Amino acid sequence: MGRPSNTEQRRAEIREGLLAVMSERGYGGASIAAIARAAGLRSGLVHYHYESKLAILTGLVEDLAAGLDARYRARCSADDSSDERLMTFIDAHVATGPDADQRAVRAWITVSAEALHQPEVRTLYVAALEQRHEELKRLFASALKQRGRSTRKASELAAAVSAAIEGTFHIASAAPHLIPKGSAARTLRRMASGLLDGTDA
Amino acid sequence: MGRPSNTEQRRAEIREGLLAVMSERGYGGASIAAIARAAGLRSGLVHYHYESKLAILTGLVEDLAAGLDARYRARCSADDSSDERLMTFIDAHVATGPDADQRAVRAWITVSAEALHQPEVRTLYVAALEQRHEELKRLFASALKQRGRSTRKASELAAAVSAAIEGTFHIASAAPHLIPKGSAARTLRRMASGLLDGTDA
Amino acid sequence: MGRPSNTEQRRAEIREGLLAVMSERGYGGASIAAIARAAGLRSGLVHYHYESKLAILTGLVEDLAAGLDARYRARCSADDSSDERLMTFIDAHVATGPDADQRAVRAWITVSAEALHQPEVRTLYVAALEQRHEELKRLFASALKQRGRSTRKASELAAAVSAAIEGTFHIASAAPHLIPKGSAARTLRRMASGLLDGTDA
Amino acid sequence: MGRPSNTEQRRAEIREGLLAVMSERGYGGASIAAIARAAGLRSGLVHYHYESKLAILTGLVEDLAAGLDARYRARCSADDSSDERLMTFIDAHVATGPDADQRAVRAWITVSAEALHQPEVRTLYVAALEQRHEELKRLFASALKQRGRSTRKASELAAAVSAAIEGTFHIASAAPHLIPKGSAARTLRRMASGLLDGTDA
DNA sequence: TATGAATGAGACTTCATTCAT
DNA sequence: CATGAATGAAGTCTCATTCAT
Repeated sequence: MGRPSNTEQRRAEIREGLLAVMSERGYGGASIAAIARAAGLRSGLVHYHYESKLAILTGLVEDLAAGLDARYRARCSADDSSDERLMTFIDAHVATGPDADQRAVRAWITVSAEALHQPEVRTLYVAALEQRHEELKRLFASALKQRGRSTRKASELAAAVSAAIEGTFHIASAAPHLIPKGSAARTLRRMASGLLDGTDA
Repeated sequence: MGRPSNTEQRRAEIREGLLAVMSERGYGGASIAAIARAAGLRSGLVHYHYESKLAILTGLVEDLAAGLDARYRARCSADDSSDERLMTFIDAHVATGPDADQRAVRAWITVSAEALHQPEVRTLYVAALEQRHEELKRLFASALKQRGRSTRKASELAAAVSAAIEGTFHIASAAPHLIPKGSAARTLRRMASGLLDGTDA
Repeated sequence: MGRPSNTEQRRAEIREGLLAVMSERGYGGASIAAIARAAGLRSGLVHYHYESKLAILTGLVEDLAAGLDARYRARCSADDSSDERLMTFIDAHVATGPDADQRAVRAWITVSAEALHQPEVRTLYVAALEQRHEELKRLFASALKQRGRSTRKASELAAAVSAAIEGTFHIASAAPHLIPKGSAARTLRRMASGLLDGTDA
Repeated sequence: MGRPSNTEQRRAEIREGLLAVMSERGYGGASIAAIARAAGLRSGLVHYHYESKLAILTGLVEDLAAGLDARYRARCSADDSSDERLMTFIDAHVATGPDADQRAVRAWITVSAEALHQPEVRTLYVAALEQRHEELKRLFASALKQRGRSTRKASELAAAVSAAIEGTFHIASAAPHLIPKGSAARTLRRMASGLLDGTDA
């Protein structure tokens, strides 16, 4: 009895509304009213499903992190080599294919700025960076091992590629003309290769 | 006759106030009152010297860009080789030395997010990215030439290093534990070397 | 389901608040806080029902114009002669009867001044003047026709009476002692008669 | 010794500045800074010569009243008949000749609105209305006497013409297309004639 | 006289959040 | 669940006035 709860769907609609508004106007420009409008809801409803505006943001951060991860997994094949997996990881993050989501990238940049002074956001943002770092470290370690080299530098290499990915988001969003033709993926792949095969200096 | 103008100093104090507050609380959290407090001024005075809050921000963006450039120039020597200059450029941007300014880095991140939806900020942010790109391209071209290699890829390599620098700002600010010991500079140097000496694939 | 809307009533209360304050202190003196106080509302509510202070003013201008029109219609009888209707029109505008509203007259004067530099107000003020002009022109044309005279000058006569009405508002509000005993209506009626029966010079 | 005071000229410049700004933006839009700018002065100087913004306004009101009076006197000839003088008075107020000053008319309208709630302004505005009324009464009395009629109604007729003049200011400023071709002067002249020669009803 | 900095009150407006229906 | 009114704090900005130089 009673109608079935539609809360989870409503919550998703609200997060989607925040994504839409925030990617256009930033977090400060995303008023509850604007979020509701973008979601096709009445503004009074937002606080019924979310206790606060910050809670919507943290929910969205989880969506964004999950989205990147899903994009990576969708591109993986079971029989990929270590090197292939590494390249796939890079592509999943910076390639401008049909599944690229400019809104998500813009929102992610906003999140990275909010993370600086909102502890709840920072926690999730850092967790996402850590997860990315771990995966990259794993991939680099595999690739190094395959080359018969020490995996000692895997973490360092992961940090470099992770930083390049994060930075590519900014440059691609604000100054796409500075991104080499054919997307940034190719350059980042080369960078990873250079790191893998360079001297241990 | 008349009172001597102190506007330039006051404007500098106000920008410094914005830097202080913004690096702690973001642009949205930097109210005029807070900026004035940080600058030791009464809030009414802020709008006497700056027409709007946005004007303070754009002024600060120019400061930040100029600061990075100055840091680089201060580290250059006249007799640096191409490779040395490239490494110096990287160090100037990501090394955590005594002249590093965490506040500036945090503020820069905030700026990069504001640039997404504030045209005036975007213009300056993009100009800074372009300037960085040009300098890196020049440095890579020199270094490649010295190796007797084509400079065709100089722009691409510049984009990769520029992205890595920008991304390092984020990781260093939000998740410093993911930055390899001894700063990110070493890793980025290695990345640049790898790019310089890698195959042209 | 949901709460019934009371926006129309609230908006009317707010316009009434503006009328009350503006007639005492002018438009500049009518702060949102003062309007809210006069309307018995909390000031935050004003901008929930009206997007801006200017929007309240334009709403009020429409009220005032409609009020004058209603006053005229209420005094009309179906079997009035042309001359009677003309006199009724004048009375409705300048007679000081029990339905006269000093506040409305004072507010109207304020509106006429604001119209000089606020396009939205000007549009409505001019529309009201045009409507008054048209009605007077019609009435004069009828009265002239009845006298077997040309209606060529009807518009000109309308302009004169319309101006006299507008001017009477000012004199009655600022210097009522200059208004002849028994109200200005008698004098304006005589003026209309003189214009109707004068030579065509 | 000491330089000769230029206060009176400065005060005139400031009043002229207020006239310029007020006719464009109203009294509320006439900030001290804007007045100074229009007058070619620095804003700090304004309060040296005028104790308050209101004092500038009252000074300007006197200018405006004096200007209208001067315009009338300049058009009078010593040997004018009573009727001619009356027509000259009307022309001096509403004719659109080369000496007409649209700015002054717009400023006068603003003054008439401010008079409603600023006692100092009201005093001067009412005084100007009274002076106009007295002059018109005198002129009507003369003209009536010449016709061998009672001067009993002179004040009433003065009130009607005075109102028509004031109202013409508004219509000419806000809706000039409602003013009959060839200026309002002709119509007001006819109105005066009609009042002079009409029945005493 | 003249300049321009400084002050502080107050303006309009936005908005997250609460709550009655 | 849903709606929309209501609240109050806070934000940016304007400005008349005062004052040091």
